[in-house]
Amino acid sequence: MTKSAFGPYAWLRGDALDVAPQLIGCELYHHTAAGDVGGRIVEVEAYHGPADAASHAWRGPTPRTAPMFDVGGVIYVYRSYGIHLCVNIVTGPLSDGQAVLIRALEPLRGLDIMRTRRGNASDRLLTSGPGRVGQALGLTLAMSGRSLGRELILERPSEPLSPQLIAHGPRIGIAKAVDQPWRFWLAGSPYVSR
DNA sequence: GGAATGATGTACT
DNA sequence: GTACATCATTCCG
Repeated sequence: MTKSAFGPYAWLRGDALDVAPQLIGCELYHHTAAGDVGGRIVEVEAYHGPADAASHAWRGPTPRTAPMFDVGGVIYVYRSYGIHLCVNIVTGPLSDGQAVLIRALEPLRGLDIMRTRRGNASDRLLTSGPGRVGQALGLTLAMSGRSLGRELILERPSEPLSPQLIAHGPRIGIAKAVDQPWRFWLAGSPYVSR
């Protein structure tokens, strides 16, 4: 009985570059009375604090990005291009603005709900991209700043994924720091974006 | 107060 | 491959 005083999400309190690959294979759900909606994380991107020019945390905390400077295990939701909602998991051990963007899931639970929200898109396109994930899970801006374990839950696989299954490369959709190989995905998964 | 700017997705040529 | 929807946030004056 050596349960951490920080709860089941204490392992998130590390460097985003270290935590990001460990999130591949975990399952993320929006937990509702109607059931869980979500699936297995197959693609993420690390955002590495104020030193990362592509990060929302680059210029320090603002009202929007304050959750990024909270402790690991907190959720950061933002609106992208005025249309989409995207979800990050804050990871920093130092509350220094580190987070991991969830870019794609493999749909596992609540498929019917996700299909309805996504306009009956094919399973392949349900959650293949950060905006699609946000729409399928029914994210809201109100979730930003809250901790995992309530409406959003994260489940770790019983067995860690073999490192050989985790690929990495440059991030997508950003203008700065594009050279950093801080995107991680499950090799061969058809649900990875692009 | 006003203007520029996206960690995107979809439709169309 | 290119066009464009759409709005919260941020920065500047």
